[in-house]
This record gives sequence, structure tokens and C-alpha cells, in this order.
Amino acid sequence: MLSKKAQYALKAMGYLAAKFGEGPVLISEIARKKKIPVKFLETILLELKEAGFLSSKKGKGGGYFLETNPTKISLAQVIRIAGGPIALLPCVSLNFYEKCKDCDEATCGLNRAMALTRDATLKILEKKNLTILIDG
Amino acid sequence: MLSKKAQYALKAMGYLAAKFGEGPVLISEIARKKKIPVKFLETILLELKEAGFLSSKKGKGGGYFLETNPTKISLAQVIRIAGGPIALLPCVSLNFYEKCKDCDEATCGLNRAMALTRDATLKILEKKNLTILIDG
DNA sequence: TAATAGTCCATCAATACAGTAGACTTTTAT
DNA sequence: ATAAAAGTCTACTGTATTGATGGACTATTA
Repeated sequence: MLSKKAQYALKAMGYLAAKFGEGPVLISEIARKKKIPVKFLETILLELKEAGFLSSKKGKGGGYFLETNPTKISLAQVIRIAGGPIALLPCVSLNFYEKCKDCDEATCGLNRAMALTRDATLKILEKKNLTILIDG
Repeated sequence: MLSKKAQYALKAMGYLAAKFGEGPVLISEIARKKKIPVKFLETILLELKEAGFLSSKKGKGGGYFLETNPTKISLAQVIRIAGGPIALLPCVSLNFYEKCKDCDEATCGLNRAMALTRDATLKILEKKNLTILIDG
């Protein structure tokens, strides 16, 4: 299951993708339209900005906006920032790898099985970009 | 991420699959070999039994065992019992569906995207059976 | 210089997860 | 019969994560 944080991140990015090229969008507008708690959204957008996926402008007329074309950002990238691992086990995660404490990866059947599903999921999430998130 | 419970369930089922046809296996043996806390494993095996995937025998010489051929049980079935939803969002879950409170599924871009990954994941997890979990 | 809007820090409540304890029941071997 | 073995059942507990909030601070613009 995706965390709320990851869901909100994806929804917010979808909203900004729909408004790509139209200048800064208020946090409060995104929050209202996508039904996301404002303060929670603040922290999420900030993280996405620090990760380089968003830009922001302070002061009047400010807000958040995409600088990159939405087709260039994959769902996998957003999920990794906001929601952590995509793989079903740490020992098969590419970006959040952790060694299994109690089993040998070379012989572990579970490891092999989960590596397969990771590949299948990533194939989708890395191919699909933000434009698929635009409502309608 | 899979919960520990789901991981343990899969590992235990893999162990029992390897011993298919050899009669009852002690909880304590599974726990020792697969490094699973005994009492935790008890509850997991009980749930799997209640779901119809395992049988047990009490008393001396008792234990847990598969009655069904391990090729007949998919990873998806085990995960659903022990770990809940496989889909990344409740609103695209087949077995644990919950309606989104704040968005319309017909127009929600996120819903569409997650339905795609659900299909990709299920295609793997429903095809692979317990034999893939046998170590070696 | 006042209003606007993002930034940052600290904290909190609820929930779920992981694991533990112990009494009880069934079965088998002697 | 009876003792030992082994699964069943109920209840509880600590901890970490998640989701969310409040408030002070800084930058920008009109």
C-alpha cells in the first residue's frame, strides 16, 4: 500500500502537471482541489522540491510549479521520494536496499520471487509519467 | 512493503512446500529453520489453516502440513491472507476494495495508474506458486 | 511597508505492527 | 490411565510509523 504521503504527492504532481506552463500555483489551491491537508502538503511539496522535481516562488504571486516537462518525470521517481521503497522487500529494493539479516539471498526462494514482481512493477511505474495523473 | 507477517507466512509455506508429502512438521522446526519467532508463527499458521491452505495434527507426532499440492497455491493467495491488500491503493484493490472518500474513480488519474500496476503485479503473483519459494 | 506566500521546527495522537505470556485442548505412546 | 507432546486460543504490551497540526520566520511584491 502507498502511504497517504505518497498518494498526496502523486495527486499534487498530477495537478501541477495539468497546470504546466501556467506559472506558480498556491499550496492552498492544490490542497483544496485535491482534498489534502494544507500543512501536510507543505512538507510534501518541500521534499519534492528538494529532490529537484519542483520549483517554488515566494511572496505574492508565488507558489509551486513544474519546471521540467511532466512527461519527463516518472511515477516511480515521485513514489521513491514521498513513499519510500517500491519493492515488496528491502532485500530486493534497488533504491532502499537492505540486506536480509536471517537468510542468504543467493538461495532464498522468496528473494527470487519478489525480485520478479519488483521488475514487473517498475516496468510500469518507470514508464508512466505525470501526464497519466491528469484527471478526466 | 510486505509486512513481517506476510514474509513469515511465505517462508513457512515455502518450507512446508519443500516437505510436501512427508507428514506433519513441527511449528518449532519451521521457526528454527526459517528464523521466525515461534509464538508469532503459531498465529500465522493458524490463520493459513483457517483459510484452508494448511492442515494440522495435534498431539505427539503432530504439526502442520500441506494437503494441497504446492503448485496449486499461488503467492497472491498467501499474501492476501497474511498481509492484506496487494494493490497499492484501496480503491484499486480487488479483494480489499474501499471507495475513495475524496475523489471520483471515473476521472481520477491516480486510480487508473494504480490499476495498471495492480494488474502487472497480480499477473506475477497469481501465476507463481509455492514451489518458487523452495530454497536452493 | 503591509500583505502574501513559502520555509522551518517542534510536537502530537492514533494506529498498526511485531512480539509475548500463559492457560487450555487434543492426541499418542506407554 | 496417564504423562508428554503439540497445536489452539485469548489477551496483552511496547514501539515505531503515519498523518497531521501550530506557530514563528523569511522572502517577495505591490
